[in-house]
This record gives sequence, C-alpha cells and structure tokens, in this order.
Amino acid sequence: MRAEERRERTQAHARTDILDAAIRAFARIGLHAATVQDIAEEAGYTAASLYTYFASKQDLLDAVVSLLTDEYVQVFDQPVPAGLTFRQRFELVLHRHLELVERRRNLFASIMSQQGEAGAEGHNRNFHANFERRIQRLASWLRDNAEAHDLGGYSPEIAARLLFGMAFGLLHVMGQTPEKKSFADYAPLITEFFFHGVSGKPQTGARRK
Amino acid sequence: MRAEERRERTQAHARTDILDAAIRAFARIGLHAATVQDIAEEAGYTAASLYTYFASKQDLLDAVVSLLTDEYVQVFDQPVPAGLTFRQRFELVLHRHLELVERRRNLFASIMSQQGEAGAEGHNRNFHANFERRIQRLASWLRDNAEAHDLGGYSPEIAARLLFGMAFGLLHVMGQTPEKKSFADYAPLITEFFFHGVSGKPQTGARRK
Amino acid sequence: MRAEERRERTQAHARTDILDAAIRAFARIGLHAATVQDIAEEAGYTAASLYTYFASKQDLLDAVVSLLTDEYVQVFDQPVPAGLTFRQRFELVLHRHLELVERRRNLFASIMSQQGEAGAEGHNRNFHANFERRIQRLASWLRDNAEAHDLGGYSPEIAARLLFGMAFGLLHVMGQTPEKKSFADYAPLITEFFFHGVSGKPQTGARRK
Amino acid sequence: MRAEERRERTQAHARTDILDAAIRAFARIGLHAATVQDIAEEAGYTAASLYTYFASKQDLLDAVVSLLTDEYVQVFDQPVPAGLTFRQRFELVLHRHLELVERRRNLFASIMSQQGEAGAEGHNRNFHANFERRIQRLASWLRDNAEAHDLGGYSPEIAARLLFGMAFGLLHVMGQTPEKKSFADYAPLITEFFFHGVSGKPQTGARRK
DNA sequence: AATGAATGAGTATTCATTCAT
DNA sequence: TATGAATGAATACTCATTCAT
Repeated sequence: MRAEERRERTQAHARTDILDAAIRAFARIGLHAATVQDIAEEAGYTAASLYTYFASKQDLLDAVVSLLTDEYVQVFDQPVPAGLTFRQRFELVLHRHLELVERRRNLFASIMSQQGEAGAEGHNRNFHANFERRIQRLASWLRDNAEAHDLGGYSPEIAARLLFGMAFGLLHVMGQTPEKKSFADYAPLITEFFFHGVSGKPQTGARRK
Repeated sequence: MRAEERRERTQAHARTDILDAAIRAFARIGLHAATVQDIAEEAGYTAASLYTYFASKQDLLDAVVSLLTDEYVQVFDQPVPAGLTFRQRFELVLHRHLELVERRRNLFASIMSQQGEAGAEGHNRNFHANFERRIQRLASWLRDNAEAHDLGGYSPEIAARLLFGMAFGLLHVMGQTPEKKSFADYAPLITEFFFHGVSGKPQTGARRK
Repeated sequence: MRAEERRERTQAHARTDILDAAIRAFARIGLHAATVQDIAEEAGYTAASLYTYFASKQDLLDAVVSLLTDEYVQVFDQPVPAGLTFRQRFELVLHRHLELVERRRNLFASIMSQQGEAGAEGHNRNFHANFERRIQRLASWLRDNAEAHDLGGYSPEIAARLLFGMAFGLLHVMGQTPEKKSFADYAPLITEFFFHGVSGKPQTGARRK
Repeated sequence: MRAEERRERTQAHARTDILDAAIRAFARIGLHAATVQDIAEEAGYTAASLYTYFASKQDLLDAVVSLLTDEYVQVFDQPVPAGLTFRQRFELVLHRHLELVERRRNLFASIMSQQGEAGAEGHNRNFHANFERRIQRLASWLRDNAEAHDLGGYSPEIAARLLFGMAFGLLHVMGQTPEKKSFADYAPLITEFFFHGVSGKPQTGARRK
C-alpha cells in the first residue's frame, strides 16, 4: 500500500522534526531545565502531541542522544582523500568532528557530563552507553588507521579518551577569545598536541595560541 | 563580645557540616536529583533549617562548588620538595589533584559538565566562574613553574585546558578496568602524554595501558 | 432502497460488535479503568472509529448498561414449563438469572454499585434508571406470578429489592469457595432463604453450605 | 516531651479532619470522580498539603475505607441490654448498622461495588479486604450469638452475606418513597425477612411496606 | 466508513521556600 | 536556632474527543 508508506514517511519526518526541535530546546534551555512543554513549543506541537511519537520524555531524550552519537559516528564513514598520512587523516577527521561539536555545542558538554552523574541508575545508562559508543568507534578508527608505532604504545582506547577529553577541555575557550574563531580551527592545535604534547618542536618566537 | 564570636564560630561550623553533607548527598544522589530534603537528612537537619544557613538551594550549591574549587586550588599551595624538575613537579601536583578528583569523583564530572549547560543564565554563571578559577590557577602555576620552552609554545591557559580535559576524559575509564587501580595512578601516563603526546619514546614491545 | 437497508443492518451489526467488545473490555479492565482505546482494541477498531457508532464514551457505556438490562429483563419472557408451583417457577427464573450474572460477573457488581455513586448527576442517571428497570420488571413478575399470600405481605417491589440484594451479597462468595461451583448453583439456597429465611425447616445434621 | 505529644495529637487531628473531609467529598462527588483537589478544598487545605498527611491518593482512600470499616465493626462491641433474645439482639445491632449506613449512604454503595470491579489488582485489594473484614465480623457475631438452630443450618458466613446483600438491596428504596422515613426504620422488616423470608406469618389485611 | 494525528483539559505528585511557634 | 506545617508553581503524562484525508 502506498498510503501506508507515505504515512510512515510522514511519521518519520515528524519524529525527525521533533528531535531537531528537542535538540534546539535542550541547547537553549538546558538538558535538565527543558520541559516537555518547551520542546513541544519549539517543535510547533502541543505537549500532548509529542506522546504520539515518543513514549516518554526519557524516550525522547534517549533518541536525541542516540541521534547525536549517530552523527558523530557517521563522520568516520565519510570518505577521506587517498594518500594522506595518518596524521593528516587524523586532523581531517578531528576537524569534521569539531565542526559537529560546534554545531551542537551546548549539548555536547551536557551529554559528556551527564554520564558522570550518579543517581537513578536508569537515567544515565543510556548516556553512558552512547558515550562509550563514541569512544569505542574512535578507538576502532585509531586501531584501523594507525600503524603500531603511531600511537606510541598507548592503547587506542586510552588514546581515544585522552583525545576526547582534550577537545572537551578546549570547548570552554569559545566565547572567551575575542576573535570568534571557529571551534574547528583548533584541529591543528589539538592534532599537534596529540602527537607531541608540549614538547613538540618548540615554536621559536611567539607562543602558539 | 565573646558570645557573638562563639555564635559566629558555631554558625560557621554548621555551614561546614551542611556543605559536607551536601557534597555527600550530591555524590550519592546526583547533582540534579538531590533535593533540599535529601541534603538536610544527610546533614541531620530538617529542610527548613538549612535556610538558616543558606539563602537558597542555589546558594548552597554555589557554596559547594566554591568549596570544591578551593580544595583544588589549595593543592597548588602545598609545598613540594626542592630540587625537582618541572616535569617532576608537574607529575606530583597532578597526582595530588587526581587524588582529590577521585575522592569527589561523581561531583567532579557533574560540575565539569554543568557549566556546559545553557539555560537560565544565573544557574550556571557560578559553575562557569569556578571552572575558570581552576583553569586560571592551573595556568598561573604553569606560568610560574615552566620555563619558556617547557610548554613548547602553548599558552599556559590552553595547556591548562588541555590537561584538564585529558584528566576528565580518563575519568570514565574507572570501573571499566578490571584491576581497581586508583585514579591517581594515571598521573604518570597523563604526564607522559602531556609532555610528548603519542610520539613520545615509542614503547617497544607491549603497549602501554 | 436495498442499499440503505443493508447499510443500516451493517451499521447495527457494527454497533453490536462494539458493544460486545466493550462488555469484554469492561469486564477485563474495569468499568472505570477501561479507556476508549481499550474498547476499540478489543473491538478491532481504532478509538476514533467508535465515534462513528456512538456519540461519546458515556453513550457507549449507557448502551452497554441497557443491553445488559435487556438481557436480564428478557429472561422473564422465556417460557417456563406449565404446571409448576410459584416456588418452582421462582427458582427456575432465579437460576436463569444467576447464569446470566455469572457470565457478566464483574460487570454486574460494577453496575450495581455504580448507581450508588453520587457525582456528576448525568453519569449515573442512566445506571440508576436501568437498575430500577430490573427491579420493576422483577417486581411485576412477582405480582403476576405470586398469589396474594405467596409474598407474605411484602410488597413486590420490596421483595424484588431484597432478592436482588441477596444475590448480590452472595456474588462475592465466588472464588472463596474451594470447589468451583457455578454461581447458578446457589439458586436453591437463595430460593429457600427467600421463602423461609433462617427459620425454614432447620436441617438436621450438616449445615447447608 | 510535652511538645512532641501535643504535636502528635495535632497531627492526628489533622489526619482525622482530612479523612472526614474526604468522606464528604467522596460522598458528594463520587469515589472516582473526586480529585485530590476536591478533597483538599473540602478539608480547607491545598492539594499539596494533603501529602503531608498521606503518601498518595490511594493511601488516603485506603484510610477512608478502613475508617468506615472500623466504624462498622465497632458497632458489634457496643453493649446491648441483657436478657434480649437472639432476634432482639439481631434487630438492635442491625438498627445501629443501618443508622451508620444511612450516614455514609453514598459511600457504602460505592465501596460495596468497588470490590466487584476487575482491573489493576492492587487498587481493589484493600476494598476487598475491608469488605471481607465486615463480613467476617458479622459472621463471627452470628456464630457467637446464635444457637445452633437459630441460623437454620445456614453457615454464619453465608447468612452474613445474605443479610449484607439485603440491606444493600434496600438502600436504593430511599429517595423513592415519598415519606422520608429513616433507613434505619427498615430494621424490623429486614429482621423479619431474615428470620422467615416471605413465608413468615402472612399479614392479614394491608401489605407490609 | 475508518483512521492517524492533534489537542484541551485535566491529574496526581514533587519540591523549594516561607513562617509561626 | 530549629522545625512542622503549608503552599505556589511546576511537571510529566493521560484520555476523550475532533477532524482532515
């Protein structure tokens, strides 16, 4: 039946719209502060209507987190030009990720931190699972792309966590620096640091920003 | 008047007790999930009584965050043995910080992430301020302790954020690793990575954990 | 037009199907707990579709109650063998009624009690009316079948209410008694009690169950 | 401590007040229809305040049902004049019960019927338990007061259920009869019927009402 | 005729906060 | 100073009902 198909697609579209709206609402109001009402308004629905598409607020929240994780993970599947060195591939992928993070800035931080929270087991299980999904995908990418010596003996997973943390640490620079440089512009800095730490070839002259 | 002094001291003592209780409650129940009731119970007071010492829940929360930041910042003032190299001093201070973080594990993550949250301006201003206080103190320590070339051209502030992030990134390894090693045991690894990134002297043989 | 007739018959058929489903749903889920959704599912329709056949949930509920009352009332019109005494006819009709009640067990109790409820006038008016219809039909049957002395001076209506109540009172024995005897099996006991109370010819030996 | 005692008594008093208000609200609005809001208004509290005294609406409802059952059961412990026959004691106790039922009219019916409802197990368990408590207490009273032959072979429990049902059946006469006779005035009629059914000494002349 | 989708009006419950005692 | 009691403002979620397709 065509009708059914069309309906399904419309339904899926509505779900997507709502998820997008939820992301905006969460980013604007805060992951905790945002009420179902807020999300509904952002989406142009009434609160009751959201329950047509999501069983509960938690369900909606889980879907958002999964969506963002999917976005992140998919970056690894985007093609990269042939002939690049490991470091070049590294920086390219990092750059793409930082662009993503920039778009979802507020949420990224929220989600990162959420899973550190104690409390009602259930709530955070999903946050944690998605965080780990990111880490594991990044680790697996490292495993696939780095030669044995490229990681200098660090396990891909540890390296992934360190890298993830570094990006997170820099996230808060934004808004601090007068020149509104894009967050993605930090890709070279992070890359350089990842590869050589502070002992990389010390820049003579001006300090690196 | 002595009486007044005594009262003040008693009052201050009560505040401290409550703050400690709040920290325990937040760690156990979660920063968001913990109610004033929960904190009061943990402190052996009634909820109403807390308002004798704190103007609002937010006030209490701010005090907790400040307290934790104070703890962190004070580590820099603890004496270090003379004659250590920069890297040795670095690792020592880092070790002490990781011990601190470990003790406050749940809260550290919560607070880190909190300031990423958007939302009702007021709520997070304090989180952000305290986060920055940590960063700035760390940066200033780096400035005071590192020779120009020690940071390889990275600004102390950027270096501080990167370091902070790295530690945060590793925080989640805990509970994953079978051997219940202390979080502070990661000090050498983080130090090594901070100084040389993955390109440090590549370990021949087994990968570093 | 034939088409119109057919349509009407189909429509009536659908109504009946829905009513049957509603009865099942009410019995299974409870008169109050059952939602329009529940009834629709039981009937194989969607909730919206029910509104093609019934103006409102209340309308549907009223129809259910009327249907059950009709069932009850119709028992009086079923033929009884000739030559029976009043008491024999009484027990026969009672037996048939108890069979009916048994089939609709859960609902009978609900409806009995419902009309005792106060509340939004409108809701219960119909419950009450149907209850009274049962009482009046039973009273009229008693009037038609009992000789003046058969009711010992009790007005048929009072007798009807007492009889109705007795049956209701026993309804809750079910499930209590280990032997899963049919509810209709209580017909002789109720009959005997109706005619002689506890002072009927006292059974020597074992007590009656 | 006196203060604590006084507080406890005040608390108990408030609970009682609320229960009374709840009984009024349930009677006026209906057992199901009454919202926490309604009950609170009737009690002169806000809805939130009720949660100081009762953990949930269900808790409050259970307390109401228990209270009414207690009232009923306590009647059996009231002294009866010495030297009365079984039948005289029976009618006296019945009379007192009918007075009680009359005062709580609407609720009695609601509660009677409630336990017949199917649905979410938990909800009705308490209703059923309290109903059975009444039956069992009545049955035990019959056992204690009736000589073996007084119940004509009926088990006390069955007799209790029949009696209970009869009263319930007559409950609906009220409001029908023009003369606003008290419900308790039916005690003699029910007693006579309980002892002899319709075949008691047939009244010559006018039918009994 | 049937339904997916949308919604208004609830509904119980929570919680930070106030205040008289 | 400490608290029991009271409450206003939310908040997630439900459900009967409507309506365009």
